[in-house]
Amino acid sequence: MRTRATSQYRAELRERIIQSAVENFAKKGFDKTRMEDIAASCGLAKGTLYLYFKSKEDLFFALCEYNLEQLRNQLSRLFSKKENIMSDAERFYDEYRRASLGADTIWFEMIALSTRNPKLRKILAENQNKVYQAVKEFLKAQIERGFFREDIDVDAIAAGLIALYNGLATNKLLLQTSNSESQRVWTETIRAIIGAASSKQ
Amino acid sequence: MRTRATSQYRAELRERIIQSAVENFAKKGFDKTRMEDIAASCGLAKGTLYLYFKSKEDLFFALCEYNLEQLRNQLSRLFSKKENIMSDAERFYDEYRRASLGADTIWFEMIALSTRNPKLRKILAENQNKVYQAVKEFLKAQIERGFFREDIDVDAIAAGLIALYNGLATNKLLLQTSNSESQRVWTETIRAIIGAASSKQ
Amino acid sequence: MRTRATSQYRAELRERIIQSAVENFAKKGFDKTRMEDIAASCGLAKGTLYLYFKSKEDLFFALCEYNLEQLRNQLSRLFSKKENIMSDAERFYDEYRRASLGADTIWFEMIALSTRNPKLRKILAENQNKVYQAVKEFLKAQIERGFFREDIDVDAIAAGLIALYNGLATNKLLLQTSNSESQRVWTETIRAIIGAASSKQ
Amino acid sequence: MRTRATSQYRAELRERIIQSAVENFAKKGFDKTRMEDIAASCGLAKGTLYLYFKSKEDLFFALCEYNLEQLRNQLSRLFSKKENIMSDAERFYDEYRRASLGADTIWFEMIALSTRNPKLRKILAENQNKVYQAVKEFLKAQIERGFFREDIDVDAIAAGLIALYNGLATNKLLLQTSNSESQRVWTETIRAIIGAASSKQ
DNA sequence: CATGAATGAGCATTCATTCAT
DNA sequence: CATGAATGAATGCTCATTCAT
Repeated sequence: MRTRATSQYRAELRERIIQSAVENFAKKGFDKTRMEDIAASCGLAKGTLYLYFKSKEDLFFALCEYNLEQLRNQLSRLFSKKENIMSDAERFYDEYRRASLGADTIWFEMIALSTRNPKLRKILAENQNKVYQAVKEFLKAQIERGFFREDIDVDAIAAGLIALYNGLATNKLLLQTSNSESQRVWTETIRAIIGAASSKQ
Repeated sequence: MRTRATSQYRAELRERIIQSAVENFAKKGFDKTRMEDIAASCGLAKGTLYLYFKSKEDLFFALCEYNLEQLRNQLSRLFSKKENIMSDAERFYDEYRRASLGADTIWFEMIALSTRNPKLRKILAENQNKVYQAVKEFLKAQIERGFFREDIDVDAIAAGLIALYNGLATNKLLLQTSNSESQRVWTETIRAIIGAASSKQ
Repeated sequence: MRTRATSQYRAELRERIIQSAVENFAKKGFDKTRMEDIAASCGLAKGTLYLYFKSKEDLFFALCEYNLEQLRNQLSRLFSKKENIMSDAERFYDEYRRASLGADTIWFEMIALSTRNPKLRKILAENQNKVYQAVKEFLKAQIERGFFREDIDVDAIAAGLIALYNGLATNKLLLQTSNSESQRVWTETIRAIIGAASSKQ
Repeated sequence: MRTRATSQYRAELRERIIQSAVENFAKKGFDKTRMEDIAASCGLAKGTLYLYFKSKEDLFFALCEYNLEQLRNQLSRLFSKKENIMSDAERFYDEYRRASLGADTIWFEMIALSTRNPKLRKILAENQNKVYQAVKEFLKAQIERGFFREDIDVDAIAAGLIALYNGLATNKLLLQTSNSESQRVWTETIRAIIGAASSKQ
């Protein structure tokens, strides 16, 4: 408590609150989570949250931005690598899982909410677009290096890969597949897509 | 009006209530929608809803089942056809759009809620599994007929196709792509997957 | 409870709530009075109040209007009489007291609040103006009938009488004078004013 | 700045806080004014106020005493003068206005609160009594000097004058009369009262 | 069957006050 | 002396649900 006034301290506490919020929202959803729950989770008093976030909704936005940044980093990191795409893809699932630990619920809630909340929709759209651009750049690079055929529909394939990625989260919940199965789905499907686009044959 | 008590009448009113609920939930989300809103939407009094559904949650379940049945029919219809898969795929987008008109929001809300509600999770999982089985049967049939290679990972590809399908709903919201673009994404990606699995080469 | 839906029933309940609100606001003031207190006072649940008044502030407004109407009736009745003004004045204090039973506190709170609330200010101003006009009409009538001199400043005297009336409420609280004393103050002061204006001398 | 701890410094700061409190209470009322608002108004931190006043209520009391002293001085000054009462009265309105600049709201709030707060009631009552005595002394002096008739009801007239004075504050708000009109009301009414009491006729 | 008045649990938010620095 | 981060009690309002009509 010595460093209370530091901006460093404030930033850390802010992050701690977000972490607690993630845990709670993931467990109970936005509406069923009470500000008091979140406060208790990080050993603070209810009122303290309001020193860091203007409202419950504001906290949720901050949480979204925080989460999205992590996802973005993870995905663009994967696709920016110059190495063999398949070996990367195989390594992908573990990272994928780690980043979204328990946050799947929130992810769907975010999307649902975004259809009614322009502010949130904007954040999500911007985020998704960044990823979209990164994937497209990756595909173009592969073409230039002669690994992919020149006539593939880059935009469509990029969007398709993202859809696959997004869809895996849904599958995970709805088909309740085991982790290893999930990994195989991703690898095999991506292999199919990449294989078809590949110019090696 | 003498026949009001008919079970036919009851069934119809029940459905009308579900329709109103869909509209309202889609517009405002589950929590922000009040029972009174739904009642007003179909010209009934608040209390009347409770003659048809035990609770707000119960109404939401009924709505989910109703929606899922439609989706299931649509998807399994597509994959049960013995004809050329690609021509079907190209026809797919329109049906896809029609079925999910305005209900995308509810779809994500359903998924989010299902992570906390075992009863709903069960309904969703069963539903998704039926579709999964249908897709697998379809793939196996293609192999038997010699259209697909024998060594493809049927389970993974089936799950991948479903992920792609699910992911398209997410893309639609997050990338805000136009309809024609969305259609192309689906067609091209499926073409890539199918093409790779194809034994024609 | 048989007549629940009647508009008569609704009107009566509305009035009962206002009565309870008066008691509570008078005892504890606007801010210290909780909606629950008021509800309990008339044997209702908190939520029921909101079926009759949109908010706590709305209830306060309704209360103000109700109170003002009573005061207005009382005062204008007094000044519209064609008889001897002094005997009326002497009878005045009892009526005055009866109408403001326990509501003095609210009266001051209303005035204080009106300085920050345009809506309330308007109600109060309109009300006071009606009384002002009534008093002026009365004075003019007295002049016409030859009881008052023609050169008196009708506007000023009317405003003065009202100030005296309003000031008595303040005196009552601040000088804590007995009822009989209060009555004498009113009678004597009015006698002085009237006497000075009188043309009989 | 070395002399900060001086009692002189403390007294001045205390007064500055009261001034800020007056401004804030006048603008927003007691309940809607936050300690932080007051602190900000005089460039202090929230916590600092508590070094000078035990609580928000305590601050309000101090403010009342401060205000009352000013009013008392003003009124008793007026009535203690041995000169012509009418010329004084005519001069009165300007002083009256100056003293109550923006503080009318607080005045009514004080009165309303006093009905529930014995401590405040006591302060207000003592204050008003001092004024009452001063006015009575003045009237008696006028009688002794032969300016007023001997049979006037000194107590009642004194209380009446005070009621008139108090009532003017109410009128000012409720009739929203212009300044010049307000002045005329006071002068004319007092002239009527004094005239009636006068023995000159 | 249908109604809608009444209920009351539930929660976000505010702000006076404290106290470690 | 001064600060302002942290506290947590307090309360207005909403809305799912019930039930007398």
